[in-house]
Amino acid sequence: MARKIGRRGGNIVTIHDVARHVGVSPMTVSRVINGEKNVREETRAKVMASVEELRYSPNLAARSLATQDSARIGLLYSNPSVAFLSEFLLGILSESSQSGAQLLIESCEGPEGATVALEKMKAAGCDGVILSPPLSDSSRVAKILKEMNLPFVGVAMARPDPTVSCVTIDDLKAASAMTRRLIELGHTRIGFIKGHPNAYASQIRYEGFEAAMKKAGLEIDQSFVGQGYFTYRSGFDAAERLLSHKTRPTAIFASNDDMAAGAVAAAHRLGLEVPDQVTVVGFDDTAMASSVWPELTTVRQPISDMAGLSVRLLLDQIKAHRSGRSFEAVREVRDFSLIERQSSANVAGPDYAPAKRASDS
Amino acid sequence: MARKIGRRGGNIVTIHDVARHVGVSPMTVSRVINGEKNVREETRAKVMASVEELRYSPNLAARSLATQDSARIGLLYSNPSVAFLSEFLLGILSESSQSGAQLLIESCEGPEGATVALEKMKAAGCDGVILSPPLSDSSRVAKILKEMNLPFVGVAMARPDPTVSCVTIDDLKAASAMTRRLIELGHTRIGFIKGHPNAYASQIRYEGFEAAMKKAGLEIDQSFVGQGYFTYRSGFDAAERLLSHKTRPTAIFASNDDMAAGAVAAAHRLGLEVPDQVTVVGFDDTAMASSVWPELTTVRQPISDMAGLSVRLLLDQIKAHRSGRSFEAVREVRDFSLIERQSSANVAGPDYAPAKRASDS
DNA sequence: CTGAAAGCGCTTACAG
DNA sequence: CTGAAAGCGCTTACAG
Repeated sequence: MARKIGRRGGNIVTIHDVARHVGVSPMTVSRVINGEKNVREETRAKVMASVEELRYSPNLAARSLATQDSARIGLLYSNPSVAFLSEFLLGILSESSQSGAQLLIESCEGPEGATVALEKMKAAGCDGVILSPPLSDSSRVAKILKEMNLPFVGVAMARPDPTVSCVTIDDLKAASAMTRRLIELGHTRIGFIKGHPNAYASQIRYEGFEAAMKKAGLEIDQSFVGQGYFTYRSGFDAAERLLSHKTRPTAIFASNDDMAAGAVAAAHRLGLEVPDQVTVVGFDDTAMASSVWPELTTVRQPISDMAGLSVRLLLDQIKAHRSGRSFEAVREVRDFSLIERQSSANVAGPDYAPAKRASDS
Repeated sequence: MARKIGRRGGNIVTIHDVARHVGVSPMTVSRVINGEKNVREETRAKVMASVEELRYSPNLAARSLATQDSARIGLLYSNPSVAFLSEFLLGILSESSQSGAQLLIESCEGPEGATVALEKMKAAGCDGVILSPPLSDSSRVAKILKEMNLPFVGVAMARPDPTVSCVTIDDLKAASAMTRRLIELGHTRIGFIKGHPNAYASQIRYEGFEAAMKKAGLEIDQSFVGQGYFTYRSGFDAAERLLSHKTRPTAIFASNDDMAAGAVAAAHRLGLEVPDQVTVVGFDDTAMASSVWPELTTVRQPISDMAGLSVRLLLDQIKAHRSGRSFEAVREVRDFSLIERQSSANVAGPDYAPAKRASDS
């Protein structure tokens, strides 16, 4: 097994070792590794085999030095849910470390704060910016970035904008799907807790709920609709109100998991069993959803993957920007999924609930 | 402002630009940046100024390629609290991306699972391993690693072991300090929810509680001590039992935040106000603590920093290991702090609570 | 205290 | 379809 002793004495398998082992040039190995065409199938197979055998794995530092695609990217956030944010960050960090991008993280309050933060990023030499929701939907922030001539990508944008690259799910469909599921379970008096009014997704999710209710011929009792702010506390308060009506909803759909967790707590406080007496469902599938009890049925949004993909998109965009090429904005729509856990049940009670349709993985 | 047009057209300030700007060699700039001695103070100042002016910032990829200290490190975890884990991961990821280390993440159940996971890591070419709690306290896992001749560092080790490098806090002191604080607030009937029995920290935290109670001349009512498993649900169940006694505790100290959040929910369920009728405090200061309502008073353990530091320690250790140097195990003890939020109050009620001593930052 | 040379592991651009 | 040369930005090891 070919090994090389580096200056520091480490022993690492390099592309040269593989090349020698196979009897080709390092260039060919590089081609195979990067999945380029123009390599004979036979050569490719031999190289692959050798890579396996020698346990070769490319040195990321060398690669990013050679490709010159190391970039500095900024992450601008302002999000009330820590759970959401940490999952988001996880995706960004793991992707940017893989692609050798340097990261600069700034938070901001409101669009004024955004201006300050973005100027700081520009000054620090950022080549592009990732926007977390609800910033990704802010046309003001987008305008600032365009004026600064900085590439950027929005994550979880709810308002389609053909001029801005983004990674998102279809919030409207997702909210509709969850609502339909509740209706399937026999619920007709369904409450809804809206998200923060400054987030466009809040509006879209409510519209999805509305649409599904309408389609099923169900009426929305406005006293069953509460305003929340994406925080646990706001979900608690809103749910407490909704559940205090003489005729109360049999299910509550909260626009995120933090609020759903708060709603469960409010139900418990009022002596109501979840899901036996009230079904509560959330949105996002953050750590919060599986940290509370009962664990929350929710809409899974692959936050971490979406964030990771946004880094790759931004890097492409930066490359194009650097070389003066024009760049077409792309809108990547990821699939959501319904995750059924213990906080939801048939209106007749959990014993009557049909088989689970999806599971936590 | 000196700029260089790379092959790909990007424009980046390099060490050469700074050197030219100051009129020294790149070598000297490198020395200044790395804080080496053997540079005249005057030269150093000029270089620094130029670095500022040109906004130079070193290319991490080039550095880690040149220093050859890129390593592959494995992270082995098994932790029931998602909140804990994600903060832990954040620290690991951000540090390993800064130091250009490649990361391999594996989870495992029990020591048998550990063997499999560690062999996988070894096969994948890992140069060292980070252990999250409670694995960091497992002497079996330590033994396997030693037999494999793989450097490793434990995070949040509760059981001191002079042969193993680790980053930790003093769990005993921390639990005592929180207990003292509860006593200061006038509580005498204090309940305690233990952590998972497989975690050594569970035991130590309980000992800290015991010690402080004893010192204050207070008795521990064993019916006020519940067994938990670090999950929300277990905290909920345990608290429900503790609070159902005829004379109930006026404060509950849970061994982590997830359980404390569950305890708050249980109190609410029983119609008890927090903190008016029961004070509930946690441990760790994870996202959970500030995501629920009331927000939790807790012991802050700088998980993310500790995890980051563990990566640096491991990297040093790997370097030593590679060059055949011997390596002394180090035990880095970080400071904990008491974070007082809304879930705790004077036994006479929140209106009598003294001024806050610490705040969330 | 300072610098010239060589090299880290990979890829680009070019030539065949 | 394949390869030889040069270079990415930095640091090590050596010489002065």
